[in-house]
Amino acid sequence: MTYLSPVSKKSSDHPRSGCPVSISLDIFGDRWSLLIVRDLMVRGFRRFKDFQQSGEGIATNILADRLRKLEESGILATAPDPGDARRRLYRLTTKGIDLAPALLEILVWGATHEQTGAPCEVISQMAKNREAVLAEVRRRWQNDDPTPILPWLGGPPK
Amino acid sequence: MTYLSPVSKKSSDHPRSGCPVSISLDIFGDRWSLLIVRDLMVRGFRRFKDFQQSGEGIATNILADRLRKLEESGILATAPDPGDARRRLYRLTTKGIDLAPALLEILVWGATHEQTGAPCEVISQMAKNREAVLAEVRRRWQNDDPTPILPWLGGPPK
DNA sequence: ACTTTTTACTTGCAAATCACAAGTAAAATG
DNA sequence: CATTTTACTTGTGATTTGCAAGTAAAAAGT
Repeated sequence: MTYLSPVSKKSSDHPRSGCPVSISLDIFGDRWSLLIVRDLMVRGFRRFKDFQQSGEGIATNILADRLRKLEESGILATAPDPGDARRRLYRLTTKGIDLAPALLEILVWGATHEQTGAPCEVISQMAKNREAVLAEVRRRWQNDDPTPILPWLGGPPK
Repeated sequence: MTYLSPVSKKSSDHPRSGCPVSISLDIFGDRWSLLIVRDLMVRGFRRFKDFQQSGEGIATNILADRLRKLEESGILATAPDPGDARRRLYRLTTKGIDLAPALLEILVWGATHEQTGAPCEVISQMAKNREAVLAEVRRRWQNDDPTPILPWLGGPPK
């Protein structure tokens, strides 16, 4: 009788090229991961329930799985809520906030080429002021400012 | 006996928010689509077999499926090879080449935060010269120039 | 104190998607 | 005209997903 070790078929087993794009997609190349990052980044979401009710219709088992994988890959970190021990708070790490440029370009592409719910005016302002938008996203992250960024359009208010 | 129409569960059926990021991820939010776009964009791949042998290990049924979906969503277009009727040639559309900024940011993120096979020097040059790199990618696309872009580093040669 | 509610999950299951191997049709090559 | 090449398709089992339901711990209500 032979024993065959249970050949685990985790996604990390697949042979991949060393290309950074390939490695990145191994981490967040799915339908949900970047939506969670987006919600953390620009909507100020911090709790499990926020993501669950984000309007994207993610199932709770998938959400829990993605939060765990994003934490494992160092994109976000969790901590218990000091004010309510039932809750866990999710925050982007530096590695996570560094996804802002990629997310912004994906946003601009989608708004440019697909019918989306985003007002064209807002998008073209964001596309024109990429650096300012990214600076504001980073500022909010550093200050732990959960205010959604959407009212902030196309340049710092004077 | 009641007949229930077979409720098709295509991914397009899922309820989604109108966010451009969400709609974009519905189109290319998987492990393979952006790798195909990358190969068309910077490696000059044109044929089925090129993608198959790209080193990422994509199965032929998945490759065929992704090429079809990318064509359906207008990111690439196919035509028979004028010189060999067995072949079909795949090319990016304008919509496809417009993914270049997103792809570049994903590349920079991956190279910055993960152990990849990309030399750091090359990546930092690309990150510093984003606009020049993107201009060169677009130039090659317009000229139908399939030369891989990798030897071209960090700025136009003088 | 105790019942109810909230929160962040886990579990079970059917359906969809995936990876892998093999097969096929059409066209080119020898 | 037999062989090879190309771009796929098909079959099969494994993995992942979507959906509904359940659960444990903590908070809130009475």
